[in-house]
Amino acid sequence: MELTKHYEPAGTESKWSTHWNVKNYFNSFPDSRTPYTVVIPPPNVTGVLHMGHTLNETVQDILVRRARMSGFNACWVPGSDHASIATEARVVSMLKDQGIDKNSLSREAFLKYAYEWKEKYGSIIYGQIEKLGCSVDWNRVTFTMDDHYYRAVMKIFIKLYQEKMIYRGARMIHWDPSAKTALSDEEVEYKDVEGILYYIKYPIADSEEFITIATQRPETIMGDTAVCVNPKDPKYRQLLGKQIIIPLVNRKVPLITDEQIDMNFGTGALKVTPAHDINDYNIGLKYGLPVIDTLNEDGTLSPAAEIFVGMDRFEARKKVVERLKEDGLILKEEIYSTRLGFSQRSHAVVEPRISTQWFLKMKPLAIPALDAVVSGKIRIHPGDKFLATYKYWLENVKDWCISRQLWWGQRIPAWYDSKGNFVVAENESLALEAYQDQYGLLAVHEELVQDEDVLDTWFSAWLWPIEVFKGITNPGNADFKYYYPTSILVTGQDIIFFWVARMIMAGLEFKKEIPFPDVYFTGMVRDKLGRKMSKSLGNSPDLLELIDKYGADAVRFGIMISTPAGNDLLFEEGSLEQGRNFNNKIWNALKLVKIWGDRLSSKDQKTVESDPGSFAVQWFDNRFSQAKTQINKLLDDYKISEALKTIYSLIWDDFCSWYLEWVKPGYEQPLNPVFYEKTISFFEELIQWLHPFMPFVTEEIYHQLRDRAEGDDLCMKQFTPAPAVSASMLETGEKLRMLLTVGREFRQQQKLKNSEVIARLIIPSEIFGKNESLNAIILKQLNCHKIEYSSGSIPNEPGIAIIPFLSYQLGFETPQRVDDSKRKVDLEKELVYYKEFLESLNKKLSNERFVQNARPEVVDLEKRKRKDTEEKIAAILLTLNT
RNA sequence: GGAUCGCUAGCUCAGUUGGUUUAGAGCGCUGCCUCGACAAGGCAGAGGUCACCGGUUCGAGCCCAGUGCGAUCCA
Repeated sequence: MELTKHYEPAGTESKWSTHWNVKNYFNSFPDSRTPYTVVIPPPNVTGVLHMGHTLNETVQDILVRRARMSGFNACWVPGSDHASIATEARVVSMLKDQGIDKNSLSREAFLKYAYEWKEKYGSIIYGQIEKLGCSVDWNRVTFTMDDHYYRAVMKIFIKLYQEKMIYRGARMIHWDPSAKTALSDEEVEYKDVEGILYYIKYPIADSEEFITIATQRPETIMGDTAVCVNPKDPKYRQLLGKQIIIPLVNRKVPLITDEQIDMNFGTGALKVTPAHDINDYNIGLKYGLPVIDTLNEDGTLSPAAEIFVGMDRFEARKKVVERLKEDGLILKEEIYSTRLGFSQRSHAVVEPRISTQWFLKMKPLAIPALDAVVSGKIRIHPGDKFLATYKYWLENVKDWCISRQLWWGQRIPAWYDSKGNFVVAENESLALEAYQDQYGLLAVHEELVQDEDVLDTWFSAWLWPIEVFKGITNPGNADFKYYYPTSILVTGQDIIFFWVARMIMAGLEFKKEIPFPDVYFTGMVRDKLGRKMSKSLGNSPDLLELIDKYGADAVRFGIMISTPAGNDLLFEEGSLEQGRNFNNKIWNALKLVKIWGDRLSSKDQKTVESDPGSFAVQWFDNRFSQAKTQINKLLDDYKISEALKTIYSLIWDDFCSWYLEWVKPGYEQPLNPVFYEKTISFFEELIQWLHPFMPFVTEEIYHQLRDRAEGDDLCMKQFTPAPAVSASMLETGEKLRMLLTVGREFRQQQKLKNSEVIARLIIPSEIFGKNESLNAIILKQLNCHKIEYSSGSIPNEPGIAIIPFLSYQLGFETPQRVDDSKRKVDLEKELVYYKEFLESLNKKLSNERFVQNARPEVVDLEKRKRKDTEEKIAAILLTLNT
């Protein structure tokens, strides 16, 4: 079959994807092998996969495929996350675009729309995972609102409630006025913004005087219930005990004092608004101040504000300022830089709000989770970068607000009577029983009503590694026992608190076992200017388009080759091009080898000592073994992109540029079948090593190289151990490569055309000894007519150019000796360099303290360097003098 | 404001316990080359006071202190 000019990924990828699925290769069942378990960080069903996911899934697939090819029973569980707040926001806005108001829908009707959304985007995401070549077990696909998963969340909620770990109460929480829900501390992102600090005059009761107060939030004035100053502040000493009149609403409030007031901020006087600021709330608690909540849940002013009722908080701020100006109460305005909290999902400015919510106590969970990492039971890669962050969070963690005023999610299993009494139970009938036990019979005509709210998404996500194997709903089942704990978690560093820490808590709390021994954090994917990828910037490429353009293997290559572990990755399409070119390079090597296969020598089956292939094969065998050891070490250390670079260079440079050129027979000459067989074996093992990184092209080439029996597929082929390496063979190969480079450089300098022959090459016999195979390689690669071995220096004959090489000299006899003045200039430069170097070595070696203190082998090394350098200088001098 | 990490070639990064010559790779750059696998290619080459300033040491990209710049997390 004729092979195409370039590798064409599209057809190949769908072919092998289908084949692997038909064969059920990636479906795992417990057996006697050691499991290698990975659970995918479930993508949100809000949209499609972005480059961050691509990076993540690629890393996982590399680890999973490698494990599968290394004797493990590899199991990679795919799935998706319902992403309560994010998805609900998207569904609400989609409905709005269709002219449907969420508030006009019943809960059931809304959830129907949400499920449709989930079906649509869930399947897009799964399709992308498939296209990327991820070897996941589709039989185990899990969604965080699957029936069993839902029940697991309920079970855990009830258990924690019964253990008094979960409680309900009114606290000051972060409120998202756009999504109209409470948020956890982690869901608030702080940003520096420029605001205005307004200096407002508050009249003092029964006096003509004012006290000036600086505030960024004049619209909360109507909720002020005190003014507070530092008792030590001399500016306000004469005002102590006075009443202050709140402007606009004319409420009289006390002037109170507290040590914590910063005398240097603003005017040193603080307006206290307990309903709308966490510090003010605490001051309010301390001094028993009333709480006036002037905001509605959507961020508009409530009737309690008395003025501008129903107006949005930011509009109201303007109006309040206008009104105060009219009244002459604004003293000055100052530009002021501050930090504001924004909702991670809706990006609305978060309001501190007093609200009745459900909370989970975190301290008891945090202690073992901290210990697991500090003691090294769980290792974080890359290590020290995230350890401190993890520690700090767990040491300072506050209780987790787990309730959300949303519909999309697991509904809180609490049931209320009309008086506000409640019980927690799995369903309505169990709730009724519990209620009767606790409160007696329910009044006639009264029903228990379930809590309207749902749980934070992360309250389900933290059970992920357990419940994908039904470890909560069906504890002790065979799958769970076999696959848990998982082998490694690969995820983004941005969810270390949201998810990683909480999974560790859940694993230890519910299963008394860590969920994974290793955590690998990938960096964030940014564009090449270092900006985060985002829809609004339009710098986030479409994954499927990239796959169409370059192929999935190239996408995987491109993203992995530029990914330093744990560091952010600056994405550019150029690296995908590199991946595509790499595919093509391998494809062309395949074409070359196939040509040889059609043209084998029939008579001579034996290896011929003098054939260039003889040395080439021996050398590459050793070079490959050496690389295998390096790659294994890198992968074991999770230096994945380094490992890929090593394989890339092994294939491109060592195999294609050196090995194949060395064994390559002359034009239209046949190849010895012994070398052909070796070449095919090398090739198939090379692509086996590449397979975890680039699964499609390697599977295709595996099948192109030989006819394969049914079921002989690369994705299941087991690695064989790397044989020991001969250091001297590697060294000889290295010297050969250097000699060829020197020879080529000489040809270029002499402007020899490719067709022009070097009549004679003289090589000191100390360098290689007499190796006919190696000789044959040199003759072929440098286009030499013959090689002569010399002992000692090269005869100074006309027509012979003498070139220093290592600490020897090479002689090149060319038909016409061309101008070599440039070469002489270069040599002069080299001479200066080596002389200086020799001087520094001499200085070092004549330093008695060095000779006394340094380790003997280091001193010996310096001595050897000196000897080499002296010989080198001699060789250059000799060359210059001829 | 607190903490952590980083600063090495034009760009992105390696650089193992301080000593294998005066620091490596990929991309980019420069020159030459259509030579029967590959121009999505081949061959060769240029390019770095290792952020700065001190210190420890016979010896520092690596260890210590400080300065500057950047990133991240937290309040």
